[in-house]
Amino acid sequence: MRYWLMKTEPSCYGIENLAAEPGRQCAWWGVRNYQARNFMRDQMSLGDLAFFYHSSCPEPGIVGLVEVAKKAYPDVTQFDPASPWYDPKATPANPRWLNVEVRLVERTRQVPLSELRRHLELARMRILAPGNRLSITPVDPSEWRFISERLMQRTG
DNA sequence: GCCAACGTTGGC
DNA sequence: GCCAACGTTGGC
Repeated sequence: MRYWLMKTEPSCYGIENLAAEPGRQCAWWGVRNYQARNFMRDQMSLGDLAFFYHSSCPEPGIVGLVEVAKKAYPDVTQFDPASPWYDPKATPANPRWLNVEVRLVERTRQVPLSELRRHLELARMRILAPGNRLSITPVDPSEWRFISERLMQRTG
């Protein structure tokens, strides 16, 4: 059982969208980075928990908790020539890109990036590193506890 | 297999 | 809109 942080741009697909899905579950398609893909393929298990993070928006930060509800399988958008996520080098016999499915556990109060930065306990988080671009990053259990038990419990 | 150029991400 | 970081591409 591992912990993760998964980034998304709310203007594209945010927690509102996930909350509106049947079963509050969706496929995490569109990942086109090998490191992030490998995390999904090799390390994500059913029941793993992840922070749901909004990026490229007025207030970037964590806005909810999700769990891995389905293990990695081929991302269908790579086979669709009409999709912006189409990959001409991928075939159903030889898929290149995978996605897991995630289910919304709960929306939380927003924990802004600026607040994460204020805590020395979180200084090693990948999301805080300069130039971080990975859309899926592992989170240490200690960091998970600090954020979920301490920061999210505050009222504002 | 090296590495420069280029493109993308994402906070500010 | 700027710019730093870093992944990818492609020539050699």
